[in-house]
Amino acid sequence: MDKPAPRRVTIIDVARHAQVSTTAVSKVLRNAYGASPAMRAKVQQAIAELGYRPSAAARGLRGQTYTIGVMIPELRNLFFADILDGITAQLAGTDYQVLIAPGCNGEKAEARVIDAMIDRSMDGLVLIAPVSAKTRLIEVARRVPTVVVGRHGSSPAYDSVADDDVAGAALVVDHLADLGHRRIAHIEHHETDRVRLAEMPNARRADGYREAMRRRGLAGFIDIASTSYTHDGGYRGAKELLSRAPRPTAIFAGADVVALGALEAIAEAGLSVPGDISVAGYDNSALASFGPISLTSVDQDGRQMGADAARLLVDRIADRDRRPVQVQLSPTLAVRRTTAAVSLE
Amino acid sequence: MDKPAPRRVTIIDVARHAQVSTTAVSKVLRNAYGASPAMRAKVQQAIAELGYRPSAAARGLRGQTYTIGVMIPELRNLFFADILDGITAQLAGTDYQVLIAPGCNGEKAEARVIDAMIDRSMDGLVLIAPVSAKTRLIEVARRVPTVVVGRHGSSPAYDSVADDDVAGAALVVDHLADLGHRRIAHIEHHETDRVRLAEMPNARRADGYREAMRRRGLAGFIDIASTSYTHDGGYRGAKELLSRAPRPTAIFAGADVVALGALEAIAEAGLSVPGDISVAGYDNSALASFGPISLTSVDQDGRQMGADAARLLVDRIADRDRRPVQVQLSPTLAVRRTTAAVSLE
DNA sequence: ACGAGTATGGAAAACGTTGCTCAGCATAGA
DNA sequence: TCTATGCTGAGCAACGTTTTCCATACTCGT
Repeated sequence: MDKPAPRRVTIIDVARHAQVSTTAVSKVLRNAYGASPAMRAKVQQAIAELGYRPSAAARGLRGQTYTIGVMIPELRNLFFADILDGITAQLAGTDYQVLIAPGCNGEKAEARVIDAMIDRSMDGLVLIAPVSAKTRLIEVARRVPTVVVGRHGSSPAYDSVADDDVAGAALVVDHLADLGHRRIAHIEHHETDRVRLAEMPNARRADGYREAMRRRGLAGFIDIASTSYTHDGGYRGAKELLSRAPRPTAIFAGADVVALGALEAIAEAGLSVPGDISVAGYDNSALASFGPISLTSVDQDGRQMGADAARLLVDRIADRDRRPVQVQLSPTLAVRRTTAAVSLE
Repeated sequence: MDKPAPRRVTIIDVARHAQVSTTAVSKVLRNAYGASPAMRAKVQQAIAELGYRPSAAARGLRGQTYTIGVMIPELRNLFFADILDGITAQLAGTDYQVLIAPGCNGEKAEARVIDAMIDRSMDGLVLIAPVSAKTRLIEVARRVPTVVVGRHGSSPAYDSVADDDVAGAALVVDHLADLGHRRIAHIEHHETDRVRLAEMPNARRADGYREAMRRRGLAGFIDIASTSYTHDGGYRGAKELLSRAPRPTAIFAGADVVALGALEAIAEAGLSVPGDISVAGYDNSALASFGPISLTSVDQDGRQMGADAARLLVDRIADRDRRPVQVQLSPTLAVRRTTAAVSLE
């Protein structure tokens, strides 16, 4: 068996092999100005022959690391996978490598993870649905180029990409109202923080729901269960709503996973969907389109959101003092088999 | 508005502030030998007061980066999320930070991603179900401590953690045979490479299926559709199997996602589950336990696999010449509502 | 033929850590 | 009292890049 670690090939080895200076090699690596085509070719060949790969650590000490960090609050939420696909697709062909920081539920874990990415001198950060205080986000964005996805409210420090959640909620309410429903209930994610009440998607969806209900003359039927955006939250929320008399004829869950929990509670109560009650979700995740479930859901086009985020981030890395941009995408409704005309009673 | 970047706090600032040398600070940071409690306290305080955080890039240049890289072939496979939970849980409380490299389907993308992690001088790698050639894996493992998860076959260079897929397949076949099934078909992931045929879980599951069928005296009923471990693969595989005469009374899909595709094809054919046909999957992912689906599935305990992988990796980082270890976990069967006694004909 | 301007390529100083070597200084043993 | 021994803490040289200068060697217009 040969030696375990034959020492790393460095830029110095390449320079020696190509009979040029390390400066020259560095220039070629970065496509920087001041290298003739002849030298460029010579260096490229030496790189290939030696199988040289630049050390990101050394690069990070001086310049860029060519690394983009993406914070994902919950790997199990398939919608985030769509966003990530958009990011990687947009970044394919560039020198950037995407790395994901996992499992940051809660403000404290989120802070640790963001710090870890900053410590690793990443070139840019994409924060998906962060829950941190706004001041904290601004502080982070001042240190490193940052794009915030899925949170409303502008900031002088970072770009943001979000879906128009108010419009998304309205799509659902209108769809259900058009089907003749009046007792349309909503399951929301409980929120207390004042800033988050204005910025988090869940709060906006609840606002949109209330607003749309009023617009349709259904103000009297507004009915909200306040739990959390989890499977269990949906289960408990639906149980609570079903216990009311008269019970709602339709439930708008704030997220697909919540809708699934609601479906489970409804099945347990011996009711049928959509015969007895209609259910709609939000996110149009892979689950929603799965045949046996076939959940009516609001589609956010996560891929597009991810692609926009990556584009904004690359632009901001190029020019840090650029004017911040807010992108807001319009959702559409994917109508499937969990919603139907209200049954005649 | 204040200055955008107030310059990084370095170990030198801390040393000056605490009136000690940088060496001393470094020692405290690493809990290294040779620092008195008094100095330790002084330095800790300076670190806290200045809000100092070590630069991973600079550390990486000299020693460790305190970063563990995890390669995940497909974010949408929820089973991998379980493995990741196990890894992060095991690593919680240590100084290691986990970073995930996404979207490495195919040997070429996988190679790029692994190189990217090596370039970033990560301290250790967890490769989940890698498809690379074995020589390549050994080469990687020689450069950086590596644990391979979900691939059989030992190596002198890396530790590995896998589920006993042969036993898992047998669990399913026995369960179905006990229910009276004889025409039990299997949907496998098509594999051509010779080494992978021996090492990849999909191949082992197919082997286990064949072996168990023979053991139960059902050799004559062995029936395999060879597609891929995807939703669509399950759909196509089931369609193919259903077209046979007589058609199978049970389908063992090699993965949960495959089972879901199969369920869709079965529903489309107007058949009922488990009335007309039983279906079982593999992985016991979150989907399988979801009420309305309730899929019988083999449980691999991904969390345990992840925890084992992390433990092995930390040990190997501590001692690179340690003897490689192979951990093999025994799967269990989660029986749910998609399997039932064969209907009398 | 001369000077100004323009490519081209190199030397050397960072960047923020870690680990090696070594000096100072008590304390213990002879 | 003198040396051997341990322990603390400091100085300094890596680590592998990037980047800022600077020195050439050309080109071109006069």
